[in-house]
Amino acid sequence: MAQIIIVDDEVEILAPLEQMLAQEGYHVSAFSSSLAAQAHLQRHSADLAIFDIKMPEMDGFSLLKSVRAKMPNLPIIFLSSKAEEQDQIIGFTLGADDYITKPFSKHLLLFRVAAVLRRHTVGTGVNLDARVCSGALTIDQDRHLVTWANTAVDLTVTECLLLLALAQHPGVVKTRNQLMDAAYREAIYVSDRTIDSHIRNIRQKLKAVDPACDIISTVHGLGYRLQG
Amino acid sequence: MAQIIIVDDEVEILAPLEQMLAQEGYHVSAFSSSLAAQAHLQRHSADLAIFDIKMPEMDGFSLLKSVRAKMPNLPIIFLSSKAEEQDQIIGFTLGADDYITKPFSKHLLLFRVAAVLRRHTVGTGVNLDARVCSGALTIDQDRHLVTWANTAVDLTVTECLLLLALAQHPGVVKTRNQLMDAAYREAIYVSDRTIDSHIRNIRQKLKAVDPACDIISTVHGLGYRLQG
DNA sequence: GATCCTTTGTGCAGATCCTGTGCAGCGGGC
DNA sequence: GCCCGCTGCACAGGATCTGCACAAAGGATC
Repeated sequence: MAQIIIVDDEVEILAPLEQMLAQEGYHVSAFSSSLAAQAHLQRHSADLAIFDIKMPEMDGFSLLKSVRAKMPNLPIIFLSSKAEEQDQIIGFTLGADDYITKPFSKHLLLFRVAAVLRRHTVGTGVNLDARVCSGALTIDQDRHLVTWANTAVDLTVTECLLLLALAQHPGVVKTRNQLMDAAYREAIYVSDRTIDSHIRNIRQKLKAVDPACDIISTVHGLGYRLQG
Repeated sequence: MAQIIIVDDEVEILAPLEQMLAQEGYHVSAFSSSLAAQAHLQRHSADLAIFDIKMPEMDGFSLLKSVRAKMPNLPIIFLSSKAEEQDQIIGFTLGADDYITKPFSKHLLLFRVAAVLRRHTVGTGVNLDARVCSGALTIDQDRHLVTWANTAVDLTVTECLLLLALAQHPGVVKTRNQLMDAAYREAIYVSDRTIDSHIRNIRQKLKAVDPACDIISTVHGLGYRLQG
């Protein structure tokens, strides 16, 4: 199910909103601080964002701008307590997908959320089933697209298959033989050193987009494991 | 099937309207805000628009004017809660195709939608079933017409089929075998090099109309992908 | 802690595989 | 015959894979 991030400094709004969406089966991450939300979005992906406009440290517009840099296609719905036309115009100019004025009915909100999500999944044809996620890591097999904290990582086919084998069972140690089986559909044997080389390249490429990234750990005498 | 965009700030109208049209098999994008709809139409095409007249930020007339600049031939039906003759006159003066007064029956609406679409598709001979769009790219299979940013691109039949296969799932990587299956209805096998040659020609022709166009990307070891 | 053996990391270079491109043969339609 | 599009060969250039040789790290034992 779709991952939704909501940000509103008023807990009286945030809490019921979260519950409402969770009840519908969405996977919700709720934040009462835009800075916390911003930090979260640095490391995790989302399918839809709902931002309040008026917030203490950083308003919804600024949040949108900062998020857009990394996730240009993330659909965003703004919330506003005032029905000020000016705000809506700014919002849509910035690329918002919808705009809801508080107070709003449960019905209205759910309808708009569903509408925005539908437009985006139909429009982009994202197949959620072909996607493997583990923390900040996302592997979309259909698209041959790997992202770390929403930044694309350019992996080769072999690297992608190896990482996928690790990501399918985060935390589980995979021997080099198991990794070979996963990466080479036929029963081809390559040297253990070769697997090491590929792992090195994957680590290097992940480090290139985020120097702090260190999700593949070596288990001495056994193999490799993805931190889960 | 036809793509219809509907805009009405009242969800009690919008939601059932959307459902009703979707049930008939239309591809519907529903917006409760005219600004959101306007933003959407900047990036997506449509075959028919249904606008409410009275809306908070921007009324249906203004929306029509702004849309007309980009899509002069988009048929538009207005909705109005009042049966004011003056509105209808304004509407038709602006180039509306029909005008429906709320409340309306499901039957009436569907009939008028079908009628407007018929007028427009008969007039232009467009078969909506045979059309695929992806961003600035449009492929009309029936008429063997491919356009990039509204500029016609002269592709051969094979090229057109290949591009179509890619455009049906933008962003998804297609192997050369998959592309062969798509371009050659019978199980004909051609060389991988042949697919490359066609891809080269498609790229070249697209570049000819827009040097910046670079939507077909190569995925080493797998195949090709349309940017999505 | 010192030592030794095993395992892993890494620079690098050759082998291998894949793709882009110029070009030519072929065949159908006019 | 001529033109156009389809097909694929040959070759070049690039990307990727593989594993050696050696360095570094880990683990066991004394």
